[in-house]
Amino acid sequence: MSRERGPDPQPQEPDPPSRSKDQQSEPVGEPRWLTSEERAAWLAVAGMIARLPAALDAQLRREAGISLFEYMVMAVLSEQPDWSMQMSQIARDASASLSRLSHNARRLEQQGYLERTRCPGPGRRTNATLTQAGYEKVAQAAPGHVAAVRHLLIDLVTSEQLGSVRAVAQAVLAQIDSAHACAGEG
Amino acid sequence: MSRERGPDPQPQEPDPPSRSKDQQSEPVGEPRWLTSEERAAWLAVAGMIARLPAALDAQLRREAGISLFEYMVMAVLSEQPDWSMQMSQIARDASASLSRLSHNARRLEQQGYLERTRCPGPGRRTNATLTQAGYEKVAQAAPGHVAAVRHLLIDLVTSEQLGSVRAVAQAVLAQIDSAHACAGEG
DNA sequence: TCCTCATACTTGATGATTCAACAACGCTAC
DNA sequence: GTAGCGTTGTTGAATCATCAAGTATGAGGA
Repeated sequence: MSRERGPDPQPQEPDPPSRSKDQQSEPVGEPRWLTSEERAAWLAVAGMIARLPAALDAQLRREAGISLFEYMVMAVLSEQPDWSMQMSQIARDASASLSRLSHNARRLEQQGYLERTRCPGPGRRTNATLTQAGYEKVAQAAPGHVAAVRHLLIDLVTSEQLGSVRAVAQAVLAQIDSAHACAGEG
Repeated sequence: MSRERGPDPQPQEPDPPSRSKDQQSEPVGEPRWLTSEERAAWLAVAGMIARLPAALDAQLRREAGISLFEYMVMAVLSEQPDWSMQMSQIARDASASLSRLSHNARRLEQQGYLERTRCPGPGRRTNATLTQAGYEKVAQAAPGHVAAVRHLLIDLVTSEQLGSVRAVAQAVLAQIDSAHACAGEG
């Protein structure tokens, strides 16, 4: 996830694969490589987005026997007053595809943590509902998970830093959403 | 990746799964749930670490036909003076397991982007070396990738914010490393 | 009525990651 | 030398995610 500078000085190949600007179909002249500050920041973020999910996933598997994604799904449901939510809404809340959620829901159903029921309303809606066992599972896993989130992120930084990180993360999410919307238009 | 508050007010089950503090083997009394500020920050970060890698991966697959991880591996190599590096070092730089790297290296080798050679030195070392085709592949993919990194992160934030994010990410990485080290000790 | 489109969800195949086991090598001790 | 041990790297099986295709349902026309 690095390589944000230009092509490196060629080691043994005297002929760098330089591409003529005029042959580009896209309007890239010389790309704007990252400055050393930007590069350092990006390397740190890249490391974080690669390793933080893995660390949280490992903690949950170790201490509760569920994956981070399973936890997220059940946690979202546990916060609803009726422990119940529409599949596509869960997918949005958990930042996942409907397909991934569906496969996971099947496994959670087999484990007795979840039930799916077709909604009587309009459209082809399905609600996922946490069972009592499912609720107990999240409730049991929650303290350890929150402790891990504190230990690996929250308790490491000042509230100012946390505010900055929040603003940045929200900007990133908004940009990803708008990029999706643009792709859908074209 | 939410549920950082305490157990929710019980909906239809009158009996919350409250756990007696004294039966805990670990020294957790009532866990320190997240404040609303912390919770909002964590939700944003959780969304970012879930969706930013996917967005960058999608861009590279679309425009260069390689995965984000393959790009990272080749990018790390391309920055070495001899396009060459020891497997375990690549794994560290790319924040990945040696197993994952090994499988990916085999595929890259089959595609002609990489070569692996046993080192003559001490230990059972293997060096991965970028081929000319591999170098050209990263060089061709780099501008689009950097543009995506700019578009989805760097260009969205002030340099102060970027500095904060860098500090936070580095703290997170250090903490994950130290947690690993502790686990190794016990 | 029937056709098409759009949304919501599921499923099976394909490909990638993980996990545990193993192989290769050097080091140290006896 | 040879028996353990730590490091490094590979491999096969199981697990999981993604992708494309399919099902189910309602809306909007012709």
